[in-house]
Amino acid sequence: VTRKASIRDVAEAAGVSAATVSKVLRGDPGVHETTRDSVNRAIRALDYRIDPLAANLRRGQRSLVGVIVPDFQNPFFGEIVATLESLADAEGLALVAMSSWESDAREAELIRKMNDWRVAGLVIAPVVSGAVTAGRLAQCGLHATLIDRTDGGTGYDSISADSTAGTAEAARALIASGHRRVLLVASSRELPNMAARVEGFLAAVRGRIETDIVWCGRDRAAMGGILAAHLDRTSRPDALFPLFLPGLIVTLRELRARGWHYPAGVSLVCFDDADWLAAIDPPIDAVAQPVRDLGREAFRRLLLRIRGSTAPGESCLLPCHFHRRGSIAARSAT
Amino acid sequence: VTRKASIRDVAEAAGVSAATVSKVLRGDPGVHETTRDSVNRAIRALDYRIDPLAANLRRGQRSLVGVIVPDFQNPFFGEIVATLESLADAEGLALVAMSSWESDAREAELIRKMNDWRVAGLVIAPVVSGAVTAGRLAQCGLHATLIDRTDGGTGYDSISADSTAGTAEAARALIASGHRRVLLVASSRELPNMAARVEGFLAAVRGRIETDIVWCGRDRAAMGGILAAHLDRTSRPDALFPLFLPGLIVTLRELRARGWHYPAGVSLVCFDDADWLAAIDPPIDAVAQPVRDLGREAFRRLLLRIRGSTAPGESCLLPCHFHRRGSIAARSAT
DNA sequence: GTGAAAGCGCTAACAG
DNA sequence: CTGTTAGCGCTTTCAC
Repeated sequence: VTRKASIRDVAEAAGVSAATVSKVLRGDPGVHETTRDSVNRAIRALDYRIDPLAANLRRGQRSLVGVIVPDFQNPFFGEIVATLESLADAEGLALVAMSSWESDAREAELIRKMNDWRVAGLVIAPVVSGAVTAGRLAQCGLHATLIDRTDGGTGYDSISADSTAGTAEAARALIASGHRRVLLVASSRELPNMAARVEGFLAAVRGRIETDIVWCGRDRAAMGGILAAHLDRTSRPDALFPLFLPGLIVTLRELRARGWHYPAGVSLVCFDDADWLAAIDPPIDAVAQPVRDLGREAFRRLLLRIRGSTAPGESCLLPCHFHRRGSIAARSAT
Repeated sequence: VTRKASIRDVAEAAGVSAATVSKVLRGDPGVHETTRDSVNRAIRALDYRIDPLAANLRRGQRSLVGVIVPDFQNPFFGEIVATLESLADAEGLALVAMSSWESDAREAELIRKMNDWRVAGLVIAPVVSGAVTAGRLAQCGLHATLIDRTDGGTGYDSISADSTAGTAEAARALIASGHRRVLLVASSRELPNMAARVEGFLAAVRGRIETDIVWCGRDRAAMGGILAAHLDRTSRPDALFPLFLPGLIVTLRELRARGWHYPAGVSLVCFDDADWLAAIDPPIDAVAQPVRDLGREAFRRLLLRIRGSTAPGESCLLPCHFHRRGSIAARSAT
């Protein structure tokens, strides 16, 4: 295997200087057509490929975009990354994806690391809330857009699903079908999006449904026990509403453990969607987040920042879609 | 926002030369303790962080490793990426993740792109098979290990789950519980791992179960129709065995559409596992791949290559684990 | 239009 | 032990 061709090799082969090759490479108009052709021929002949790292070193700007999500295994974030990747690709940018493992300390470290890599910008789903993440971003002077777990007023653009409206829609469905007691299965109180989901529900319900909330935390291993304990010491609700996908998993486990069946014995609806919710029997109603739109909008705004926009940071809420699949059954008024 | 501190700023602040700072940075022993201290103080004072790109440019070696998977949204690959990321991180390497979107052409492009980025090495799950991917890798002279969809003999290390043994185990369970006709729901004949799963089953069964196979392809939108058409024109099997997760999804849809129930009417077992298989009711038996081990082993071997190993490429099969959950019911002998 | 020279931030080779 | 010099692969300025 021979050494990779460098710009100098191309220059030599084309009988011009490296500077001229560089101009051709970047599409600089000030190059004679004849010269351009012979350079292009040399490039092809040597199978030359530019080194983007070296190029950007001198240029100062970077062709790298970063994304930080709390968890790669969560399909929600998987789809976010997939979306960003194809968008970045279309712009000729490479995407560096890292996961904060739901750890605040690691998030801080990753932001610094992304900065070391001189990424042009960053799309980040904060581990906790936008405020603390924004502080770290500002310290680095990094372009960024916040996504998913955001709470506005950070100076950065932030994109999330309209959780409030989403849960409200589910709430109305539960009210309409005569439910009296529902249990919200939530993760952590600290997460602004989780808080928004809860509040959206409560606001829509306004006391017409007795609403209980169990905060199960973010540790998957512990969630099941917390939910079980809660169900043990309260009376049986007529609907269960997990506000996040792992919460649905533990909820289903508990249903089975207790021999409860949905929708007959208890209604079920979930915030967040996945393909299997529609495939199993009975299928499960879900409030689906506009995942791809979230990714697209986040990237669009990041690009504007990279291109120099200095408009004040805006919060943007994208509408959810409620999929009715029959896991909310009509309850007769007691 | 002030310009980032460079190594020269640190040198100046510490009253030494840039070369000395560089030595301190890299932990070169040939630096006086006093000097080292003052350099470190300056680093801290200026909040200096080294630019890994510039460093590696000169050094020639790279601190980037790449991973290419066919699909980020598949939780299997999500977990692979997550595993690699934490391993790379521990080695001080950054991970660049890209997805080939199940497209052969894009895979070719991505390999070239990874090469442009001068990654130290690449973990790649081929879109089709190891052979064609290996050719492209060789052309770039890239260190790499193949994962998941591999077929050995490529000159590269390749790591996959022992699909043959995995499906064989499921086959024995089906035989033991008296099944006579099973339908294997497979994706694409071209994929070596899929072929191995089918063959493993057939070999274990050796005619004791009448085995039908439907190749549903890799296009999620089309799979359902293909399976439905197949079920329409064949007699009802007493067990269904999807060999990949999206195959299970469409299988479940068909079961519901036809009013078939598992395990009573038909047994069900899946190759590949996910948390929800154990949570739903009834839970579904699954052959789980050792995902994290696959990732770990792939990375370990890649590291050896990067460190200079020139041993001939090896294939490595890691054992699957069969989770019995009761979705295979006993059939009375007819 | 083109090329020589300088330099991006860092490391390597070698003198002192 | 430390600094000087050269240079990684590319871009940029500015003469010509």
